[in-house]
Amino acid sequence: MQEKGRQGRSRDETLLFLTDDELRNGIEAMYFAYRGFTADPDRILQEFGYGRADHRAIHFIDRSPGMIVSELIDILGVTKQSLNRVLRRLIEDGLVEARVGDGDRRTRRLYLTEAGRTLERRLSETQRGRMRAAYRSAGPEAVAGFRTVLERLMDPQYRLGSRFRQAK
Amino acid sequence: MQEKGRQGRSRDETLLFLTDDELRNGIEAMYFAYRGFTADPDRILQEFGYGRADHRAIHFIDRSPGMIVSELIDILGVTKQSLNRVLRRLIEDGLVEARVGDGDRRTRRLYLTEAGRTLERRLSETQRGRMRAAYRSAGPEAVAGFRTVLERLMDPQYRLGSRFRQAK
DNA sequence: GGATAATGTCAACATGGTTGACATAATTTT
DNA sequence: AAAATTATGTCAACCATGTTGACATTATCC
Repeated sequence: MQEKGRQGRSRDETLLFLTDDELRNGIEAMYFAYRGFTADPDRILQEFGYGRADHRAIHFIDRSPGMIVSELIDILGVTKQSLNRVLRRLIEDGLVEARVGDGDRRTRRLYLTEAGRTLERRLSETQRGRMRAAYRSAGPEAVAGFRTVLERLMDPQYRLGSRFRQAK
Repeated sequence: MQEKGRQGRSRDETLLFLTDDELRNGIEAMYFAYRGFTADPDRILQEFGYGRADHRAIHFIDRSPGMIVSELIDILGVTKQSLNRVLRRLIEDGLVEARVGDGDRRTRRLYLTEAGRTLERRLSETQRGRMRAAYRSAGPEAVAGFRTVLERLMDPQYRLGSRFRQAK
């Protein structure tokens, strides 16, 4: 619990890339990078009176069309009330369509409408643009490392491998 | 502006790590990793009735003790009213101290108190713990790539190199 | 037919952003 | 010395997005 400066580290932790300073730099880098990463879509969303929550819903519905509401709740990690507020508006505005499930008719399958896809494309293009520029300038090996560390930072159930395998 | 599926890419963009799909995976990975990355501190902060905004202020004041208010506003990218609400409470609660600037007496230099440092340590330890685990399991080369891509994702003025050089 | 599950809804509240207007004190400019 | 500018603080109103709790409807499961 209490630290005594740089002392008291196990020998592994004396490796350069695991010093407290390096770790703090990584933490800050995550913060600034995430901010940069969301800045462009945020500007576009504002034009339409939408926010980041709308973007996330749009993103994941685009990613897995036909996803049911409870799956989206799980992925986003928010309450149904919170998601509902977002979803209701997107449906009213004609960006998202909710169809009654074919098998289980209590469920609602979510799809982007043509208008929804248009907004998605606009948001995604901008964000991919920044990501592409970063990837290209960093090079493929850096990108591989980037992806590896990100996967290990997230909670395991959200890793790319886990997320689609257990989907019914 | 309008895309025609996978066609129409320049030859560079046909590199595997720059496909739209790879870019979208990267975007999602950033989202999930950032969430994982903030989850642990968020839990601790809740115990004390603080939030992420308080954490950020604490983090940067710890990082650069003696920083003046306007510098912190610039780094955080929020309005003075927004920061003020946070700072006022941290000062009232005795986690942060604001001393009148020595040269320019209009400015306030910010420092963590002992109590502030204690909370900072607790938050930082948890977050560094997750970062350390990710770094260790990914290995030094992955970490280097991770940092490279993050630097290129952020707006240039926040890059580690730029941020401290121009500080008067 | 009764329990359970998936969804929707209302209300109240918290956090952390915003804008706009104004106040004070200190510094800089003219 | 007076005027303008700068750094900070504060009040108020508003917005987006999260929470909890309670309740309703419909469909499925046992």
